Amino acid sequence: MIKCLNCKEVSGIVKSGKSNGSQRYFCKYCKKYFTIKVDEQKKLKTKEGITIKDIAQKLGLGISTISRALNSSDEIKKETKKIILETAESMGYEKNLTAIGLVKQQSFNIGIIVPELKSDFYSTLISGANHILKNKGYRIYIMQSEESYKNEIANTNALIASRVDGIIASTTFETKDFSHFTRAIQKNIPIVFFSRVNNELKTPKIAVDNYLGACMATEHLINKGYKRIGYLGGGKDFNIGNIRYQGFYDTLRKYNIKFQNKFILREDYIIHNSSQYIHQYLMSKNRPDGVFTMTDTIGIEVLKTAKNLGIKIPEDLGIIGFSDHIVSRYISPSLSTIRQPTMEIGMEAAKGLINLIDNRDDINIEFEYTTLLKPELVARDSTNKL
Amino acid sequence: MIKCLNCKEVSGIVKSGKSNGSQRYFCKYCKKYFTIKVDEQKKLKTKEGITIKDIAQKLGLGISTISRALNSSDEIKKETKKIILETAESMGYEKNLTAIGLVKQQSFNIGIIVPELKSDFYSTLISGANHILKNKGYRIYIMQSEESYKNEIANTNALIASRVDGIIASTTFETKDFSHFTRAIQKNIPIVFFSRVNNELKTPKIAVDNYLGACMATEHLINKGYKRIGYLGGGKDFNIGNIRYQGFYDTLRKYNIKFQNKFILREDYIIHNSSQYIHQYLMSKNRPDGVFTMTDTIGIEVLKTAKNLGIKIPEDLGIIGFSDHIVSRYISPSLSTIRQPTMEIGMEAAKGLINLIDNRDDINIEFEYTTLLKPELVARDSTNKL
DNA sequence: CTGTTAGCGCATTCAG
DNA sequence: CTGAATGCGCTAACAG
Repeated sequence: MIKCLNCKEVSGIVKSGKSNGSQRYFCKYCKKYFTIKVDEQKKLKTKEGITIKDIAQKLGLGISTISRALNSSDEIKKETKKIILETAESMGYEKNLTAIGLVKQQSFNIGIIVPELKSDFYSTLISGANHILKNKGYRIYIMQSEESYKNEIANTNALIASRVDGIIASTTFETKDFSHFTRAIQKNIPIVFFSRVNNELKTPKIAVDNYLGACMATEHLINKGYKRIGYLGGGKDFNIGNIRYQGFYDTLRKYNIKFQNKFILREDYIIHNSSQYIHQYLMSKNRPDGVFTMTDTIGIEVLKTAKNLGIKIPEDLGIIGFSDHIVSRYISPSLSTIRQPTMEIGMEAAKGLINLIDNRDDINIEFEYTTLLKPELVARDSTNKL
Repeated sequence: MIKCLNCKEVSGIVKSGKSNGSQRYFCKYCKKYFTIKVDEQKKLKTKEGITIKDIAQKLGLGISTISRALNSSDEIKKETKKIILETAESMGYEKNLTAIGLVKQQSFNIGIIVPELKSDFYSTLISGANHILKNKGYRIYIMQSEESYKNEIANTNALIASRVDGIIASTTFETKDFSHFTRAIQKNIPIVFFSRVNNELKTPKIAVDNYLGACMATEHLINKGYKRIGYLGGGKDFNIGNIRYQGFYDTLRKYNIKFQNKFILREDYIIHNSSQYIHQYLMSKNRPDGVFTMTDTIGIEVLKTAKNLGIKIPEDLGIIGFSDHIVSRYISPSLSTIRQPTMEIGMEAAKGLINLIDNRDDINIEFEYTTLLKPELVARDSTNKL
């Protein structure tokens, strides 16, 4: 590789025209030009792997026969196929997805958009999807929206430009307009939503049963003896939040627990810069003795703030979140939560997407469904009152 | 899309031959066949976006002129170029990387192999690399080895088969044989190692200055007044571990602290199933009053075990790790650690790889270097003795 | 069953 | 400066 002859730097070198028989380079670091003779650069173009043509020549067959053998259609003699497969193997043949993609108008790439990578939750979701997709010959582009609507649009556009065969996505909390996804669908790129789903688009959606999970969480607080129960979550534009809130609300009713509006905080700012608001919430004279938070992240924030204020957990305040964030089990006291069947959600989403891709052309069959998977209660110290 | 006519299932439907004018399907769930008329499946083949041919036709030019304009070579009239670029824009042209890839024998895909995704550390590393790579038009396949040597090999092979243009990798703690990477290099796929580097392969390596970091960690323990200082880490085959241990050892010497062999635990099992060994280590009559652990993960394990044994942290035992794991700041007491300039490492690795790719053919210029970036001490409660 | 041919969308000689 | 022709590796009609 090229090192700058002056400062030895390697990563800021750019080609800068040719002079007779030599290649000129420019180093961005020391701002100097230098020259290397072209004839010293014996090109070694490693052979790009062998092709079906090579196999055909070796066996004295036509390339289409090789193609057929490799794609195991039934229109080929068994013996011929066997021979071809064996020699292909022995020659170390590997199919060129780029070439196949050009012919088939496919890229064999799937895009996955998640809010973040660093959580157990999303990385497991991806693992689940990957497990199914790789077996079907698809590769994955992972994109992070970082909970930003703008990034989500950019990611989606990048995936469209890359001509992915399909998209699996969890939207950000900010996403209220879905036209970027519509654009993908119009380009015949199918989409499946997982975990954070919506009612806007007619696509498959795979998620945990958020309603049931919220009911379980609320019920858990009630069972543990908490009486003045509150809820903290994002604003009312967010579908998942609404569903979880509904489960919370209905469960309170079911158990004849007094519903108090002042214990409810449903605002978008709770998701991002919540600390001052949570502080305020917990400082009020008449505060709840137990809260269900829309997410573990919010729950962790509440837990930290409460600790700072000297509020005893779980005695004076019980907290239960949703999603089992990686930090929840390590924080002190550990945070109770609702765990989702993450791996399964990922796998189901991938299966749904593959089905969409395989039947891309069967247009006049309507296609929209939602799969809800069962959540699981994880009781930890933050609600361990009794 | 296709729904089973019997059970309404959608994700287990496979095509099963054609009968005259109809497509037969088989549902894996209810094990039944059903048929849908082909002529009801008006194929809608959304036009795969417009091509340079379309632009050429519209403008009455040759396709090669369009190609030139798009690739901004200098062999084209400025005005022509301007017109072409504008109409391309207005027509919504997007270049087809699959086709370009076939011609140029490139995939515009880069593979990144990391031990895990769910940590702050690796996801930030990836973000850094992504930032550089996307600006250069590359997309990324992310692979997780999950700290398994076997997976690492499988990942590498998958990337080779996918004909990526380059690989950025952090090896597992188990990796002692690097022949899978050698295979990639032989296929002319350049590799850059980041974070967990090795001395086996002649490639660029980007990492934090592990020696310096270990010195800083050890020095911190000494400054905090710990006297009987120990080390826990993986076995002696692992390069990073050796370097960190060396820093630890040298610092002890430098400060004339008594080095005690019984305080040292350098075994591979510490990385995976360490709990019983750590338990044993902490139970010994004469145990250290301060430890530097090779990673935060080990440090967290020590911290948990010590707490269970009733050992007071930081009074009776100080602990400092390495890497600033996401959990470290949340665990109680919070874990002191050495933070790495993660984003930068990722960016440098990407720059190095791009340089390798761009100069792939300049073979007789040797290319091997190591870039070491400065670490940062993060003092938290687990060493806050004074 | 098998071989021949024609592209998929684009970059790149080679002639103007 | 610009256009026509070639081919990257492979699949899919189309003929045998």
